[in-house]
Amino acid sequence: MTDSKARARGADKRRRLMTATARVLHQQGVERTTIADIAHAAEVPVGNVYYYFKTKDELVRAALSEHADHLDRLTGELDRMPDPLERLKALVAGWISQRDIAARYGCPTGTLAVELDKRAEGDMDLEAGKVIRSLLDWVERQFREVGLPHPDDLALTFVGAYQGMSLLANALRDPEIMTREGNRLIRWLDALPEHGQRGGSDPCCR
Amino acid sequence: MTDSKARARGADKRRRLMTATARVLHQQGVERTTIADIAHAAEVPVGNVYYYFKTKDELVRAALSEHADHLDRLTGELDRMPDPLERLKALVAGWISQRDIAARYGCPTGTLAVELDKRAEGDMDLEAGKVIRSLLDWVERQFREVGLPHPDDLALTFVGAYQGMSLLANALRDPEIMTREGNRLIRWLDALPEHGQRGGSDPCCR
Amino acid sequence: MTDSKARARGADKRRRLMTATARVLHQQGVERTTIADIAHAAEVPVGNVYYYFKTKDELVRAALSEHADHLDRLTGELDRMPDPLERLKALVAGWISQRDIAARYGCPTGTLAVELDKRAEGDMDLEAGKVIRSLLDWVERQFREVGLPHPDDLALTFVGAYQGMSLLANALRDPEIMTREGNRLIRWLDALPEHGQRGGSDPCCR
Amino acid sequence: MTDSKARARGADKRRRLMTATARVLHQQGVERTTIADIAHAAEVPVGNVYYYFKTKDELVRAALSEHADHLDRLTGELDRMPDPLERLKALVAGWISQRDIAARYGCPTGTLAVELDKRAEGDMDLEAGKVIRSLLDWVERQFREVGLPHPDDLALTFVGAYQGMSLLANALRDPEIMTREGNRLIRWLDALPEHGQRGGSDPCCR
DNA sequence: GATGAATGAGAGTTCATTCAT
DNA sequence: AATGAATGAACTCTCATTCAT
Repeated sequence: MTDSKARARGADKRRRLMTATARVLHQQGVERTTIADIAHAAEVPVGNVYYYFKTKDELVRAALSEHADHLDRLTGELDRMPDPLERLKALVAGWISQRDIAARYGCPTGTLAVELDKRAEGDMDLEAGKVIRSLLDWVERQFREVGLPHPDDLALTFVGAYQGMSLLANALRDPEIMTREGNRLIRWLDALPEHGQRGGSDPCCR
Repeated sequence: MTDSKARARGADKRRRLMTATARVLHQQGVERTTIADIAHAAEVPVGNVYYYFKTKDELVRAALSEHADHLDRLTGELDRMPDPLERLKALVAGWISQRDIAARYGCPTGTLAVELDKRAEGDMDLEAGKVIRSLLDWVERQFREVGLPHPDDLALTFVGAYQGMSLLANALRDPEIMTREGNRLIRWLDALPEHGQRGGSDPCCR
Repeated sequence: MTDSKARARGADKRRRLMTATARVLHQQGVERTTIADIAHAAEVPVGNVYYYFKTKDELVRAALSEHADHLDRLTGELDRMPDPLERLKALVAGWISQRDIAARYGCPTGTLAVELDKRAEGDMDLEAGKVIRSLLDWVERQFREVGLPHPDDLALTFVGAYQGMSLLANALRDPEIMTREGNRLIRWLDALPEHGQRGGSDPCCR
Repeated sequence: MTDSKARARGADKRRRLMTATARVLHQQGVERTTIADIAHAAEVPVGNVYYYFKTKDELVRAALSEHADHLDRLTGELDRMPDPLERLKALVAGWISQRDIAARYGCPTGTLAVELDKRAEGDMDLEAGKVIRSLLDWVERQFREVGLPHPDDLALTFVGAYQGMSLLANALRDPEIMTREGNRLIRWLDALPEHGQRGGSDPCCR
């Protein structure tokens, strides 16, 4: 009992550190965030952070896996909807609803990927790519499920649009960009040829 | 004479520092780049850098204006083409031709914007936005020139697609993403309703 | 019963910690060894170490007393040999047989003495001296027993040679130094004037 | 002029740092010495130390080369004496005259070798061995010059005796050990068979 | 104008020791 | 007695910026 309580407390702290790290890294960026910042955000003494994560790199990795988990949960929920295109539209709706955060800090995974790309050490740049890849794969599956041709290209366009609009919203500090581009994406999904009936599907319309 | 020579040498150094800064910041990122890195890349003694730029922030600003200049030169050249849509297609062709650099380091302006957004000091985040804004404006002008409706939305979609594909290519380290998405953009431009004849222009088809 | 068992278990742990400490300190040195290293080597939970030893210093002291015990046991066994000079020769033979360890880590007591000398706190530097002093005394007793003049000087030369050859073997990572110098010591013992018959015994010939 | 002055000042500081490092490391040991200690001893601001030595390891290496230089200077001077055995006796006399320092801190090179042996990183342990090796070689050359057989063994015994007596003097905090053993070495040198006349040279007498 | 050197404020990390159970 | 977790002081190293010539 005592033991399991302690373990629970430990796991709790670890989790607190992970979410705090994900949040703070998103807001301040990897390089501008100090271990002290993270410790403070998680309400943990600085020295104690290293009990749970041996290096700053491990914390970054933890934030990344936090984003991956979040994505898994999100797509898991969306998967409960019957229509794949509806799932994608719900995803876009979610992006729009997060427009203020996007305008202020950008896409958590996207900006992390940009920053990690500049870090020489380790292979962490590829780690961020994996999370994005996993979103790409899920989106592709939706397009494939409705029988559209070139689902991989469609996914690329779709996720690319999301990263692009997040970056622009962030760079211009304008949440409305998320709304405008988000709504366009929804209309685009609506206008897609129905369930593979028209194999033609002019590429321009993807 | 000696004076003007000195001034010329000075201007030369300044220019060398600017281009070196732009290049190195693109490759290593703002935070990972030290003044010494820049000095070394520009072949200028470290202590001397501060004669031309009083702070690191000013160097970043210089890199930004370097990118702005580059964009101006580029659009200036494109403007010599008669057809606005051809100009846009040429722009996309340029992006594709830079695919390897994009896959390795991302879009210079875009990644800089992401990094600057995380910097607390000054208002430099907005500076990067200005460069992007200026691209956006030029693109919008092209769409307007051919009489397309909602040229601002079209520009947003167009530039967003560019930033998105650059980010994805970079995160996944895959230059082919630039090719695939670039070609799609070209087909999309080709399929756009001719010169405002069809005011309808279903947004889904953008 | 349970109580005595617990005490036995406790004593066992204490002993394990002592031998582990002696071994690890010999191999890694005092400063490079963490409490965690010792705990791990002794297979004792880190937090538990402090139940048996209140500070790291006490652990070092324990290692020292471990070496003292080892020396006592060794000389105790040697004392069962009838001839003091034979005892000394057996001691040297032991040193030679340990040549690989000496070449890798030096003499446990000697290197410990060197390290402790640099520690500001406490009077532990003198503690290591005591162990060496006790070896010196035992050796002196052997020389005295055979009636040689200046047994203290002889002991100094003898033990000094041991420390010197251990340090050289270690510094040069060459176990053969132990063999060469060890054999020389044995020949030297053999050539010593018999049992005080010749009081002259030129010190140069020691 | 200005330039050469600056260079001189720089070289001066570098040298000051080297000698300070050698001294402080000898007194406090490698692990107990902080960069701040060295900076303080050399009267240099902490941050500035790193302008001259990129890491602590490099400082240790510098101390080592300082010892090597000192040895070179010493043997260089001794070489001006005509008789090799006299040179060795003068060397011993020097050791005796340093007895207080030896009793307090041990042989600079020997204790450094012991400490470096425990450091896992780099190959610095071997570096200390090189300095000792160089002393060994010089001593061997003296024995060879007088035509004694097995000059290498003699050198080993001689240098081993020095290291041994330094360690004992240090461990027991007794400078008289240097005197007693030093004088013995001198008598031993005096008693050595003259200039290879007696090839026999009983090994016990080495 | 030019430049090597100087400076000090942090940053990440380690670890002996203590705490709570 | 036992133990995972907690704590903070100290250490090495980096770097933007300034200084002296």
